[in-house]
Amino acid sequence: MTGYDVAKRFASSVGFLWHAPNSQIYPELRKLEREGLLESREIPWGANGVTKTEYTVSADGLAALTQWQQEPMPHTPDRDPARLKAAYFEMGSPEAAEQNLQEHISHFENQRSQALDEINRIDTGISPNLTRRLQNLPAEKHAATIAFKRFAYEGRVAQAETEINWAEQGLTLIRKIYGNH
Amino acid sequence: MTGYDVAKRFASSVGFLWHAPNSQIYPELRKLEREGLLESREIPWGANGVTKTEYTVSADGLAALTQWQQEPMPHTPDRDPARLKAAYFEMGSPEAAEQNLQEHISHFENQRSQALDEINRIDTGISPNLTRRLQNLPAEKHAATIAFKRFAYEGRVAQAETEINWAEQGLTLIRKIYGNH
DNA sequence: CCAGTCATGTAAGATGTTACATGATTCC
DNA sequence: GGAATCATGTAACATCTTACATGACTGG
Repeated sequence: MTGYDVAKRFASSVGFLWHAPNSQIYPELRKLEREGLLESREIPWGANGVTKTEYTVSADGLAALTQWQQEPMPHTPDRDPARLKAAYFEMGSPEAAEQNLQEHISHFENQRSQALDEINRIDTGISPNLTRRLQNLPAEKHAATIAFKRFAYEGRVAQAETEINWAEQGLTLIRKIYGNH
Repeated sequence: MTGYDVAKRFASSVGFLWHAPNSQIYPELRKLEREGLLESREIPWGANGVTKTEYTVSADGLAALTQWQQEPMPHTPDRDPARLKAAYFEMGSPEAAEQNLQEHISHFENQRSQALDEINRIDTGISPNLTRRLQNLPAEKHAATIAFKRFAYEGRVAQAETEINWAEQGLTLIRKIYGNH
């Protein structure tokens, strides 16, 4: 893949699980190559001798990925802006609190439907990311690969629904506290 | 509060919603003072003329907090390491995937019980953070303040339970895919 | 007098964000 | 010929992590 291809993936599919802007992607690709996890080659692009850089995962890179799967997950320290803000809702107006929760809901409704769309693409076999991945894998690994990918996005759906639910309880709470202003 | 007091809070109560190490707290307090959001004064500590720095929120600081509540929440870009890893479980061994999920479960069981403990401290009125906060507020704001704080931690409980549930479904899935190895 | 708590940081480096920037190719 | 897409970055800054550091005070 070229940096541009990577960027495109981050703008969809994988992008729902992990985000990265261009300004990180290109330097990171060069860094991973320096570390021997990627290999690059220049391939022609167009007819004027212009080239683009195509990266491939090296054997070391693949080993690093397997290694990553064997390692326990480093749980990052807690940063929960939504809960932090909610804990101090009394500092602002009832309207502000209400609007915050409304936005929380629509944000996670989006998240939810994105995840559901992705699940749909997985089920119908039209996820470009997944079909490409399956081509590089033996047939007996296909079922697991599909199942895990689906499982990940199911997690996103569940999270989104929890968030929506929480925010709705919050709206009820606000009305109970301040009445129907 | 002194920097040390702030650090202690981040190590408990608020710390469940937002984390900050010492190396961030002290510089940040100085920065907020430069910006006029905090005021500081030196108060004696012990009998040898040693002082410590006590910070107070200024009028501007309070205004900024209110302002923060009026602003919409900036939703940070997606970074979901747990789902990302799960989406590529087939790269590692079944055992690794299983262990990852087990750890996920125990991590969030901890989170859950911390949040429940905090809810309990709120309900029984023994949360030092909350009682101190209530002293600076008129009585008619107490109910809302308590309710919102509780609401925040309820959100944490709901999140934790969603995570536990998701991971348990994952364990079932792994057994279905690989059998009971 | 010694352990535990209170108090306050620095330094180096990694990571991430925001804004700015440019040019080639392809397809209609 | 022009719009959409492909391609690739730089610069400045903010944020965050990890590791290292030090010393005073308090209570038993």
